[in-house]
Amino acid sequence: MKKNPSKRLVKVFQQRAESEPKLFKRGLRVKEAEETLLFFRGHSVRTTREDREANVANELSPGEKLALDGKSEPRSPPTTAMKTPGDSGFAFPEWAYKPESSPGSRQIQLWHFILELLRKEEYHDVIAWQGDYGEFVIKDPDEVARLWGARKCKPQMNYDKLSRALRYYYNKRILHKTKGKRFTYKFNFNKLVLVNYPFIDMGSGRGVPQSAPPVPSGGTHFRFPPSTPSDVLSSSEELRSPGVFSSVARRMARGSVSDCSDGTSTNSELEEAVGSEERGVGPERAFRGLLPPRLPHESLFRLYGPNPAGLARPHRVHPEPLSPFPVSPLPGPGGLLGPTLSPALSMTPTPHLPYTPSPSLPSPMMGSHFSFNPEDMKHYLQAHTQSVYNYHLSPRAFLHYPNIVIPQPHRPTPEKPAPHHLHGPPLPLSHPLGGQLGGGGSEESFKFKLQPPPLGRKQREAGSSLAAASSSSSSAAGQSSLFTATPKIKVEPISDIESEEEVEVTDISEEDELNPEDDDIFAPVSYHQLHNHSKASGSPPGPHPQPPPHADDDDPHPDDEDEEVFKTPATPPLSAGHSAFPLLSLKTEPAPAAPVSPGGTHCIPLKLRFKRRWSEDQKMEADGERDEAEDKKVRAEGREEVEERERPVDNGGGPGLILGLMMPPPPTQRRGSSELQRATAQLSLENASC
DNA sequence: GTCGGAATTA
DNA sequence: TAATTCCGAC
Repeated sequence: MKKNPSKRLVKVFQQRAESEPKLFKRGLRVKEAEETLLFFRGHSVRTTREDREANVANELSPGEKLALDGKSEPRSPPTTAMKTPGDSGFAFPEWAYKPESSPGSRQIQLWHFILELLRKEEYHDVIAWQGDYGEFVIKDPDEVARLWGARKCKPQMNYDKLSRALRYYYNKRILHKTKGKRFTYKFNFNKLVLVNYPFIDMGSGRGVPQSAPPVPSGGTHFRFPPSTPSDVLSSSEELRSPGVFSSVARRMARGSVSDCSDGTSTNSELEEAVGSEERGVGPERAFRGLLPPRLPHESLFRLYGPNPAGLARPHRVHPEPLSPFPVSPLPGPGGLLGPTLSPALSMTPTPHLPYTPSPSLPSPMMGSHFSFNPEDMKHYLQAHTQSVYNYHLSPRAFLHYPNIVIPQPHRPTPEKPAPHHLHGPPLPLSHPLGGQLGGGGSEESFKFKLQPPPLGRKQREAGSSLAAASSSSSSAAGQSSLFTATPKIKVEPISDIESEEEVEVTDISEEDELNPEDDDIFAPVSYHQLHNHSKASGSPPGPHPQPPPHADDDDPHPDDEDEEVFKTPATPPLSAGHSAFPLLSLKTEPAPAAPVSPGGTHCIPLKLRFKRRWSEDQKMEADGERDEAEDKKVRAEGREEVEERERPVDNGGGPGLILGLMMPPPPTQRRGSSELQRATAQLSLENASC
């Protein structure tokens, strides 16, 4: 990934100079180039607020000038060099920009741009966070459009056009419209986060509160303990820090608006350059500032998130870190992971490995950090769920790991050095494209797309008929609930797993259909990661690889999620100690704890019990979200179903987990296996009762 | 104001 | 692929 960044830089500049001498001459460019070089040389660029402000000013003016100037389309194509994802050295991997987009382009994406604006105080009058997590209001549509146009060198840009672009995000589930509110949209954090920074550790990043959007509701309830020391840092500190953050800030500032000449490319270049050096810092920081605090995801992330320091975290000073986006979409130099973050790296298993949850080492988050009480969590989740409807993010990934990965039922141990592991495995790179390409082998990283062989559909269908029915009825609503129930289900003896899985899979497929995108992102990742890890590094992944904490949990995607939940075979640990996974535990506990499920069916098979439970939950949850969710789903499903079906099985959560479980546990995993056994035993007992 | 289709662009 | 541009419909 990062190979001779300096060389790269030089090259880039050369190319640019050649291709666009005019542009290159622009002051901004020069300045940027200089800074970039400085970075490479190891000099920290100005990182203070002043710098930032100055940068912002520079950015805007030049960019706007150019854009507005007239040169209608000075746009210089982004340097080719920059584009290559694999190219190392870039601080901003493509995936950072576009989660699902084509591999090639490096241009800033609108949603990314919006986040940038959102995080800058300068633009609060123009666009700002509002309401629920991820919800923002465009206070000055024309201005936003103008800025966007400047950034993209599209002087003709207007809100009508910009909004069209925004609407395209609906289908992608990156955004959705807040009905009834003018110019108000909402980010689908789950997706963004997961997709872009699956493996980034949430905890490590220092929260960059800065302009973090206010947390609307629920935020007050509880706060996540700082995952890492970095969290503790105050915004100001961060800004000052010479390290990565500064660069990030800079980039961001600039990024908002750039001159048309190469705005995009330039930024990217700089970013990349910087990124190589900045690895130490997590992109998340940047992101945090951008996003509204308080996403459940975060909590999740944090749980799994690798703690760079691996140490107990200091208390979080600000709430903001809670921003929904644990990781910033903005390209950040790989933060904690360091090399890992690099685009190329992301793909590689190695980086992930660190995250791989090791049974022996409980994640920090899980332990002491995550001790808030279930009630709060529940609240939080619910709120989130409601606020965000219809994100098709699949919780599966998330679900999986919790179960599998975290074998530690009781985990309050604060210091668990190996927290990182949790994330890693699952998320290698979520590049959808890559996934498709790769099947497997060494490149594991890219392979998100790998699709596990479809489990017997027939079986599934037969078995899942019930589930399907329930899910269908309230697919949207059930998502969150899913988590709850699932874990327990998984507790079942391994032997059963297969059969069940298959059945479950069926359900999943359905769900998947609903959220194809999610699948791509999530499923493949988890799946691949698991495999890769196991294969490649032989790391202990297997079972535990917890996928990056996707926000999904919250998300509700009922369909996908639910299914997955059920699928997740590895839940056993959860049953043992929910503490490990708060979310899961919340929902899960009830069921397992009381063998007598709500239905009152004692002897009902676990599956049924779970399903019932699930259905119930779904209904309950559905009330809030249903309306919107349904709307979208209907559409989405219609479109996507076909595609989904084509895909035999979702790699996503279910299968991935399953596979992971099935895979022979590496030596390291032994603990995990033992835990599983334990869990299994418990389940058995429960079942026995019936 | 919002939505989304269609054609087009890079 | 991710917009950008138009535009008709609601």
